[in-house]
Amino acid sequence: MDQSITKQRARGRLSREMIEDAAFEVIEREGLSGFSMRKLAAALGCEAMSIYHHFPSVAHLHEALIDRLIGALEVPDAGLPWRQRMRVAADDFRRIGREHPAYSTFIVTYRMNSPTCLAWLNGIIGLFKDGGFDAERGARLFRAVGYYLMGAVLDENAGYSRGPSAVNTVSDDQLARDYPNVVEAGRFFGAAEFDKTFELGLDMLLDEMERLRDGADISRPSGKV
Amino acid sequence: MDQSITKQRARGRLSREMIEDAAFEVIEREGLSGFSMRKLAAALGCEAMSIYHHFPSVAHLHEALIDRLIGALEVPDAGLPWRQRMRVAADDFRRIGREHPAYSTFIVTYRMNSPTCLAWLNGIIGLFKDGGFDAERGARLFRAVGYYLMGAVLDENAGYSRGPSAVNTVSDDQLARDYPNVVEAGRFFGAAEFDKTFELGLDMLLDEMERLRDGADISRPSGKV
DNA sequence: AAATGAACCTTACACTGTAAGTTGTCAAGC
DNA sequence: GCTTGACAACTTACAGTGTAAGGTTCATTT
Repeated sequence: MDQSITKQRARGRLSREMIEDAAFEVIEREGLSGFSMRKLAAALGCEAMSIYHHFPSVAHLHEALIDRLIGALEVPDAGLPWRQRMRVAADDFRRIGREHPAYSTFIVTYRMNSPTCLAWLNGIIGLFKDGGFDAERGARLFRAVGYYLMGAVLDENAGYSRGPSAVNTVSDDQLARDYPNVVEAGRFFGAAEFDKTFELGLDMLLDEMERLRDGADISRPSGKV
Repeated sequence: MDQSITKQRARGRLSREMIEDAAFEVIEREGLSGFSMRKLAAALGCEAMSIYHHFPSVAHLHEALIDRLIGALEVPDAGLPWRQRMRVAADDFRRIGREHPAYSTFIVTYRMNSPTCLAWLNGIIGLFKDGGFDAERGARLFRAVGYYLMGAVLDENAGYSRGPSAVNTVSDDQLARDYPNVVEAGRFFGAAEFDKTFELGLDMLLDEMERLRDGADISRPSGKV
C-alpha cells in the first residue's frame, strides 16, 4: 500500500498532458495493437482506472492525441507562393506520420471532426480555393490530394517496406524466380527512397493542378480513354 | 449435447471456404473491430475452437481472406491500350474496397506478401514497365499511384463521409459558422460523388505519366518551387 | 473542525485470442 | 462385425482487453 503511494509520488500527480506524452511513448514502443490502458498506466506508475478520471474512454484519449498532432500544424502563410504552400501543408501531415510511425495507421483511419481538426481542414480547403479553383474543383482536388497523402503516410510507415505480415512468407530465392518485377522495383521501396518517391507523386499532382488552373482541360489529353 | 450435434449437422462439416464466406459476412455485419472468432463461430453454428482446426490463427484466416480478394483479380490484358489497362487495374482494387467497406481498412493496412498477392503485385509493376518507364521510374510511379489508390479506398469506405468518429462532435450550426470551407466543400464529399472525384485524381496521374513517358521533365513546369 | 470534491485505487464483468485436453464420428483393416 | 486410428469438433481454462461501480485518501474551502 505504501508502495503504491510512493510510486505515485515519484511521478507526481497525473495530468492530461502527462498521460498523452506517455501514450505516444507506449504506442511507439508496443505498437498500436499492443497499446492498452493497463500498459499506459504502468508507464505512468498508476492504475488503469486513474486514467479514466482524465479521459472518460480510450476514444477520448485518442481524440486528444490526434488533436495534439493536428493542432500543432498551421496552414501555410498566404504570403508564400501557392505551390509552396501546398507543399508545406503536405509535408506537415507527412511529418506527423514519420514522427509517429506506429500511430500512423490510426491517424489515417481517424475521422477528423473535432473542432481542432475541422479548423485545420477548413484552412487546407481554403488553400485549394486560393489556388483559383471553384468550390467543386477545390473540393475534389482536396480529396484527391488527400488520398495521395493518406496513402503515402500509411505505406511509408506501415506498408510493405516495414517488413512482412503475411503468414506464408516467401523465400528470397522464390521471390527472385517468380516475382522478378517485385525484386527489381524493390530496390526503390526502402525508407531511403521515400522522399524522392513522395516528391515525384506530389509534383505530378501539383503540376496537373497548375495546368488545370491555367485553363487546360483534364483527362484524355491525347484522345485516349 | 444433442443440441450442439444437431446444430453442427444442420450446417454440414466446416470447410475453409465456408469459414471464409462467413467471415466476410460477419465483418461487414459487425464491423472490423466487432469481428471475433466467437462471433464467426456463432454464424457458422460451431464453437470458436473448431475454426482453429482449419486456420491456425486469426492472422492465417485474414491472409486467406485477402488472398481470395486479390487472387480473383487479373492483370489487365496486354492487348488493351496502356491507359485503359491502368484504369482497369485501379478500378479492380477500388471495387474490392467498395464491396467490402468494413474490411477496407484492413485491406489497405495489410502487407501483401503471400504468393497470391505477390503475383498480382508483380503483374501490376510489369504494367508500369509496359508503360515505357525504366525500373526506377516504374517503381516510384507504382508506389505513387498505389498511395493514391490506398488512400482513396480508405477514405471512401472508412473516411469522413462515413460519419463522425470523434467524441467531441460539432453541431451543424457551429460547423456553418466556424468552418465554412468544410461545409461548402462537403457538398462534394458524399458517396454519390466518389466516382467523379476518383476519376479526376486518377486522370491527373495518368495524364502526368503519359507526359512523363513522352519526354516531358517533371516538376516545376513554370519555374516555381 | 467539518465538509466538500477531486484524484486515485480496488474489484468485478463481459469480452477477446488461443493453448491444452477431451469427446464424438467415421473409414480402413482385420 | 469389431477394432483401430485419425480427424473434426467440443470443453475448459488462461491471460489479456475496456470499463462500470464503488471505495479511499487528501487538499481546499468554509
